[in-house]
Amino acid sequence: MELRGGIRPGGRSARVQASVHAAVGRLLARETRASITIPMIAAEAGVTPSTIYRRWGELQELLSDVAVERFRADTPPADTGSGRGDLEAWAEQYVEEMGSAPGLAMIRDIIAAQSGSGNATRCCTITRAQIEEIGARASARGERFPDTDAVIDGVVGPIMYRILFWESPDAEYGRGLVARLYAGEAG
Amino acid sequence: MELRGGIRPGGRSARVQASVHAAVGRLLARETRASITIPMIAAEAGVTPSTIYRRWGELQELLSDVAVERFRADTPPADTGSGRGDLEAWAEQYVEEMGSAPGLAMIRDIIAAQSGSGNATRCCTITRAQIEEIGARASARGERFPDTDAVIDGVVGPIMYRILFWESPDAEYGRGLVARLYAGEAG
DNA sequence: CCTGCAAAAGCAAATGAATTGCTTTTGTGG
DNA sequence: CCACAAAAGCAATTCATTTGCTTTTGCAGG
Repeated sequence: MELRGGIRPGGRSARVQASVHAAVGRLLARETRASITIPMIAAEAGVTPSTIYRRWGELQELLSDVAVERFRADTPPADTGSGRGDLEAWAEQYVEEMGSAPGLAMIRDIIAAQSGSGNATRCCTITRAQIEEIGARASARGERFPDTDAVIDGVVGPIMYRILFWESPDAEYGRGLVARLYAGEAG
Repeated sequence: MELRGGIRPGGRSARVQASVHAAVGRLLARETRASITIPMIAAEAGVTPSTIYRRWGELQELLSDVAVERFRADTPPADTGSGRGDLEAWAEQYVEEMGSAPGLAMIRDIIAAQSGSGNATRCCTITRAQIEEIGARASARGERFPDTDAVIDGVVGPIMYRILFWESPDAEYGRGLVARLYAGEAG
């Protein structure tokens, strides 16, 4: 999918992409992940399979694209009154969403896409933007707030590793990481 | 693949599994990841495709199994004289191996396997064992050494996150994580 | 507005992977 | 040595994927 940038909004390409993405969404709610096929999506979206094959190449790529969209659709970080509180709340929610069965499936789809169409990077960018939003609010209040990289390394990375390679942690785990991060920063 | 446990060494099952795994290894060296198909592997291994379909179900599962094997095949952690030195050396090597193109492909294959046959968990267990080996040596020398969980959260998680969601970091990054871990432990 | 052009979508045939019922082989336990 | 169960082979069938060609679409220039 290197043509993403070249799609004019409102054109036929955009309409097809939208209806295909929507079709995938509906199917993901209705069918098993493994049972979904490109012809099935094509039928649901009202396009011919070859259109999908030509635009996305393989199922994984399409699923990956749809997954990033869902990743993006998160609500903005809550404002609890302090940077640390915001980060704790955000980490809890992150653990919960990404660690859930649908969240995990989403992440798998994003990572599994062969041509690594930059979808994983896109997720990281979205995550960073959310952290920076919290950080900006904290700065506006005159608080010290850890660097985005430090939050990624101290909170996001460990959470994602547990989810992918061990078992989904609980909200407490997220709070603990934030606590350790603040302990380290302070020293 | 829930039959892994039930394979008797030396039996026919074991032989088939070995020749299929070996065939995948040879093909991975010779062909593009995307061009490899089950019939191709079957031909290379000298078995019929249906055997592979019945035992692994889908290509991804088989590739995932082969990938863990390669993950396991790492050399034991070097002994540099101190726990911290060992951990730094280990982190550097981990970054290098996992962040390389073949390493990344391997990890993708492991994570992508639908039925999450426990292969990702297996990797984590292997990683933990290596960390514990370093820790045991450190303890034997009378040094303080961080908890395995702390190393996972402070070093392994962040590295893996960068590799999967951003871009492969360099060896310096690994050393930095170890330094931060020790700084935090000390305080 | 109309017309031409390029890009994308549809169609349909052909290719080849996945699935499955049935048969044969293999190795272990009696 | 024999019987039995598990796994592998075989082959026919189904269905996903690929591809050449035709049709539609929407934008640009006249």
